[in-house]
Amino acid sequence: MKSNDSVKRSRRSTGAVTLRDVALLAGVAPITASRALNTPNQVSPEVLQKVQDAVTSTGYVPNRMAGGLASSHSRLIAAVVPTLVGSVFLEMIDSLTNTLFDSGYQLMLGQSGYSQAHEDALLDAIIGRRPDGIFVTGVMGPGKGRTRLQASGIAVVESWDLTPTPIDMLIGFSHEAIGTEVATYLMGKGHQRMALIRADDERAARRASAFVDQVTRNGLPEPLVVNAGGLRSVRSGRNALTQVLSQMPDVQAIFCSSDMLATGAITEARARGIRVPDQIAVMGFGNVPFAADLIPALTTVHISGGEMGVTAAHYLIARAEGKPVDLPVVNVGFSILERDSA
Amino acid sequence: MKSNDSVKRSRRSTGAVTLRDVALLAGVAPITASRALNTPNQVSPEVLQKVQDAVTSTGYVPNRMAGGLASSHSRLIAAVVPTLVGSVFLEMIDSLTNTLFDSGYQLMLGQSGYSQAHEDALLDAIIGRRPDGIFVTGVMGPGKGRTRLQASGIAVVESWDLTPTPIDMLIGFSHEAIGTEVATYLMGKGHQRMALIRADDERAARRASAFVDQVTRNGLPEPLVVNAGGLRSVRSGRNALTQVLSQMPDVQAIFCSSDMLATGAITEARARGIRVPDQIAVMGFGNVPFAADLIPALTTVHISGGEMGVTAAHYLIARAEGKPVDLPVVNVGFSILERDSA
DNA sequence: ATTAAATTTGGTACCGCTACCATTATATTT
DNA sequence: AAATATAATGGTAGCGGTACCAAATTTAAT
Repeated sequence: MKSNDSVKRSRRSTGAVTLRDVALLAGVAPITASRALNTPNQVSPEVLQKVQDAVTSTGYVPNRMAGGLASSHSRLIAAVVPTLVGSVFLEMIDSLTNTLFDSGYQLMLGQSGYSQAHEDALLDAIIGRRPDGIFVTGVMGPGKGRTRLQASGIAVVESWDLTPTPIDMLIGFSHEAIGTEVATYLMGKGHQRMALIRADDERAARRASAFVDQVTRNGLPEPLVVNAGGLRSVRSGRNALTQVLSQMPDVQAIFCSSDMLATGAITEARARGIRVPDQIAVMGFGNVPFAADLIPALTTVHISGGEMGVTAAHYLIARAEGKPVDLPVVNVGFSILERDSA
Repeated sequence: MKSNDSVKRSRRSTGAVTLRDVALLAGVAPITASRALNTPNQVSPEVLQKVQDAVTSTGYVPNRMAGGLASSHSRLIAAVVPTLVGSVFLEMIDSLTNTLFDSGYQLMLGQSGYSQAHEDALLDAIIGRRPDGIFVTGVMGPGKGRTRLQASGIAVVESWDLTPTPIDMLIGFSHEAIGTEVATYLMGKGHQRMALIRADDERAARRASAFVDQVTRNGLPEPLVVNAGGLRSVRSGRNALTQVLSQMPDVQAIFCSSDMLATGAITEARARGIRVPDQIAVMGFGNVPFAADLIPALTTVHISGGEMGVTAAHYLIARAEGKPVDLPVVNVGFSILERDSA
């Protein structure tokens, strides 16, 4: 039962300040207060002022869950990354978050890289929040997740790869092209006996096989491929070099599937008194911030994570606001950064 | 206008499958379907089965915005980090995300470290989403943000530091204690002329001044403090060593405010033919994954980011579910990992 | 068998906001 | 001055769920 006069909240209310309180204080209808906040140019200057005053004096913070429910526009964008730790995706996520924030969108983060079941559950959890868009690291293989996503009708940006069949939008680069170009680059340096150190990851595998193809196509001996396991750590790079050396003692050049692995390989080489690049050339992938400052400075493949993040954010926002996206599939390319290690 | 018969949706509906559709198909009332999904043991086995069948056959995904609005329980937890890139917080965020996910909570991420205005705006954006809890990296200084947070009544965990006046819950460690202990450790190794390389960050400054205090208290010459700027990069570590060397050529030991800076200092030393630790001992902070695999292996301070993340998640979930948190302030401590560099 | 307690189901009224339509006040046109 | 367009405001009815209460059904207790 409502007891007192002005405050006649139902039992269920949280007691927080609502738009209604603001409207009451400003002496206008709730819907007018809503306009003052969302579309201020539809409202007279006096009303705008009164509402703004009421907002500051009450400390009102709009409930976006309610707003989102009413407008089916949550201003939430979800991002799915395999994992955050030791990740090459950070720069991309960083610029994604910030670009979204500047337009009033918030990022919801999920890590998928544990199991398929985990990923499916994550996708359901995300879809349940009705984000205005979903950013996926990588392209989604066929499966429940992909179907689910398509059925949801939510705008999707896949990234960090190319595919002829994107769910919706796509911003990435070609792993095959990287493998091929790196092979060409190393062959151009006169290397013949080559090896690959790669993490246990599907995209790294594609870079590797394109590399192998290109090398063998040129009549050189087939490169050795060493799988360094799931971790992209310095430690596994060190171990992997040991393995390479035991199987191909006269190796001349090694292409690693990440800068961390390359750093490990270089470190292990140093521990063994092997000179890089004189005795073995080492290349990385990703161009982590410290790559240029190592000794020797790491020759690597640069990917523009920042650009992907920003572009993805723009696309997702455009979709959320009903604007057309003219170029929904973008190849941002890559570049080989020649430094000292290869 | 909708033309066909059974579907009589209002113009505003998104067309997505709703609980009502599921209930209709299962032949029960919406509220019963809701129970079947949320509190299955309050419902008969037959009804449960029918509802589950209806869910799978329709591909229903509950709208958590609606649920959250109705129950004022969003199952969303926000996390605020200064920045993601090159960050020492990753492990913490990683375990936070996963622990939350396992209990059905989703993480909303915000980066604060750009300006005060940005942080305030971020906090409002977060509060507007009515998360069930907020995780803050660091402790919040007095100001609009802190007031806002307190007024919101949302559960808060501050972290990565200690303070006598937490907003709510706190899981961290003492930066002063670290400075003191590291100083003691290095003095124990016989070093007398010491320097600090620190990033431009308030917590690093506190570690540094505790270090300086401890050293001078023991009658040793006052350590040189070099501010390496805002970036915790290898490059700035290299530059900073150069600066240290010019101002204190006979320096014996250096404590860096991050492992990246320490890596830079070691790299620069190597470039100059200075042996670590024989000529200069170098210590880092953070124990990044590759610290143990560098040459020399990096002596550093280990912080249990994973533990902080997991604990924070448990606390926040407990609060969200109305359970008491018995020890809302936890000092997780730290440990000095003696390896080869100091 | 009768009553009390527990279990299962349903109805209603919101959560806090905005889309949509209607109305009123003001400005513009002929 | 009358007719018309424009701007500013308000009312109503949801968005898709769940809290709360009530009713019906089943089970346990006397």
